[in-house]
Amino acid sequence: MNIGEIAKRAGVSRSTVSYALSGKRSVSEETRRKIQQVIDELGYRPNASARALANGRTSTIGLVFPPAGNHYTGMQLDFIGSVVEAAAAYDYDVLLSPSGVDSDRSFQRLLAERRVDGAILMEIRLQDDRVDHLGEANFPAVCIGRTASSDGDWWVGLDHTALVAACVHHLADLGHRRIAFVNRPEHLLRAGYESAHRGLDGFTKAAAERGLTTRTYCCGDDAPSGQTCLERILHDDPATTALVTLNEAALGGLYRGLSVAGRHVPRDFSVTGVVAGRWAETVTPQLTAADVPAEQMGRLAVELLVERLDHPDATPRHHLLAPPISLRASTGPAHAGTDLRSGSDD
Amino acid sequence: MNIGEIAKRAGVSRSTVSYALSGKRSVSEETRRKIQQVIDELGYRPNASARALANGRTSTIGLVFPPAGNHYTGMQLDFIGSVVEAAAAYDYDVLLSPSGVDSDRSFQRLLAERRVDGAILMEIRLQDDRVDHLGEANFPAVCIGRTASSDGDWWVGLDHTALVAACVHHLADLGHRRIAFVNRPEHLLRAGYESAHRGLDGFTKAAAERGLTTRTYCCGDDAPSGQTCLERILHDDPATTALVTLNEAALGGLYRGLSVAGRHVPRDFSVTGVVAGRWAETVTPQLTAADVPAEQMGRLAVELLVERLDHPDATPRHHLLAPPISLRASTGPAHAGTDLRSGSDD
DNA sequence: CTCCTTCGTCGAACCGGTTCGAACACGAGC
DNA sequence: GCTCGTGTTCGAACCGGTTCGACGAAGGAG
Repeated sequence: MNIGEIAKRAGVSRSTVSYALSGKRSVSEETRRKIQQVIDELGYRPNASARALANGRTSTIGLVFPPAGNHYTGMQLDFIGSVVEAAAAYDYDVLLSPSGVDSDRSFQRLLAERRVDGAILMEIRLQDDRVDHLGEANFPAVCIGRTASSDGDWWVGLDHTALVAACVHHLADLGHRRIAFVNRPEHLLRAGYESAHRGLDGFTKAAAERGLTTRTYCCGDDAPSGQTCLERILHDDPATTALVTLNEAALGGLYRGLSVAGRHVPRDFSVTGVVAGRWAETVTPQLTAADVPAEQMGRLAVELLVERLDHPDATPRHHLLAPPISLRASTGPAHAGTDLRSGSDD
Repeated sequence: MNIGEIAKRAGVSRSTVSYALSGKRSVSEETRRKIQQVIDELGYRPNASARALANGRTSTIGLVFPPAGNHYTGMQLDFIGSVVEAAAAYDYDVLLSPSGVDSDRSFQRLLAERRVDGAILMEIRLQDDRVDHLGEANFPAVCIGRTASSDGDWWVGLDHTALVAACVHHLADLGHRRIAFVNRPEHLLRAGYESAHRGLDGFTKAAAERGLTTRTYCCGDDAPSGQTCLERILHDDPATTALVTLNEAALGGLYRGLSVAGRHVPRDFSVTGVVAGRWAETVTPQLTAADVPAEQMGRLAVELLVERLDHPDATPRHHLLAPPISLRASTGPAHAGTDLRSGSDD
């Protein structure tokens, strides 16, 4: 059931079948019909490997995602789903590549063995070997997040600095004076994860601007760590009345910690941060947060990559997203503050 | 940078390079060293498409997963991660294939175009076209879950009947007499989703065995649906004191509904079900549940598939898993029951 | 009635690997 | 000295597509 078989049964040559399918040269209506009929009868579909070998395109994009050792967050899941869906719309398949401990191995598989036409990289670091590597090779890639020197890169990212700052201002407007920042795990921060660093920056600067008293914490990507982290926060400064978090997976634990400590949200304590909307809604009270637009990001990343694949010499493009804060139910006025400034207008 | 180039620079023929790499025929130590040296210098890696074309194996497995329109659950995420990791250990890549509305299209891509050597199918239905189709074609596949007639199939599944029954018995032992079952969304039930059906079966039978008063509900895969569902439960029968759920994504909403209704968990109301452990720990109080061993399932599925690929004529194998209930904090004795039977021993 | 296009088709080469059969050199056995 | 087996290497065919150059037939212009 290969192209030769189709050609034989249709009484034409292999090349004619190929042209009939691709439309790259004209084929008479009659032979086209005959060929199509044979194809339908036999249910023929051209072999992907052979096609890839012949024309140098695999019609596959690689999605380089964090190792399973780390826990995945809901945002990542939504993102993967939307990438697959968007890629399918452009007739691309998606190959998953774990960028684990020996990330090199699977990375080499993807690139050097030409399994994919291009790649989307998740969990970017400020200094990222992979990005440098791909840049040198001029390999078509799109980053989710941006490195410290992202000028020549294609990327779609979240403006964590601005988002976290917006959270801080929101809390300050509500009169909170002593707030904590719950970041991603320490090893990710040390490894230079972009979101962790820029988020921390945004927090520090905005808090300084508003003259707030702050503490910052790293926290494991799971509920128990969140609970422990919250205990530390209240232990270190019992007067803390609010927190900002980037750590979606720890959210449930933070809430539990508050509940165990007898702090009612939002009456006694406000919580906000940067979290995918769907997950902000799973906690009670629902989280007031900057909703990570995971689906949009996946779609945009694929669009950029396809554009780059179609136009190899296009100038680098990017999208920096800064979704607004969705007001839900987890923040409220600081009621026992010493220096209560009135909130803006809600 | 193809095999011919390597051969030229090493002063041997292409076939000798191939044999040096594959080890399928002996090559003298001297030429092997020479070839290896050239390869290292140039950083050569054989082209995956060409290799796939020549030897008929893509070293890729397909993961057919539910469409993004449905919300993903945490369990699916863990599962995907473990599949990728396990596949990498066997030197396989993982190609994602959405089985969406026109599942046929991407399905055809995978199989007819020979993009993958085998496939893992998620979200199996009791009557599943895809499985029938693959079975007829004798295509190497492993199902996550089992169809109604799974005799000739390879699968790894959860014994939802037994797990849900165990939940019911656990509640009955605690003295609960009026309990509700929160299932997956109605369209999935109608479509014949295995877990939804077998779970419901297990619930119905165990409840009948224990003489319980029950109601069953379908519930959307998101928190707001969970909240609405819980309102309906208490509206339909305010004397309900416990529920069992399969719906991981609705869990947060169910909890919120209880909190809004002023029912304290576990004092006034017990909650249990079948949920991935990591997600059972994000809610407060932590969920007593049969922990879905998503990682183990992913690993086992890959192992089965690799075995099937290596031994095309092996007899079908499967794994039916029934993890024990992890006692956490969401269930307790029914305190206001009319017919309170004492719990077993805790 | 020629000459020149245009259309439709074919054969051959190519993509980059794998694999089979054969050839050659060499040493052992008779 | 001749035969035979073994170790090493090469050339050619093949996997299943795509694409280029050429060629014959049909049709229009001169």
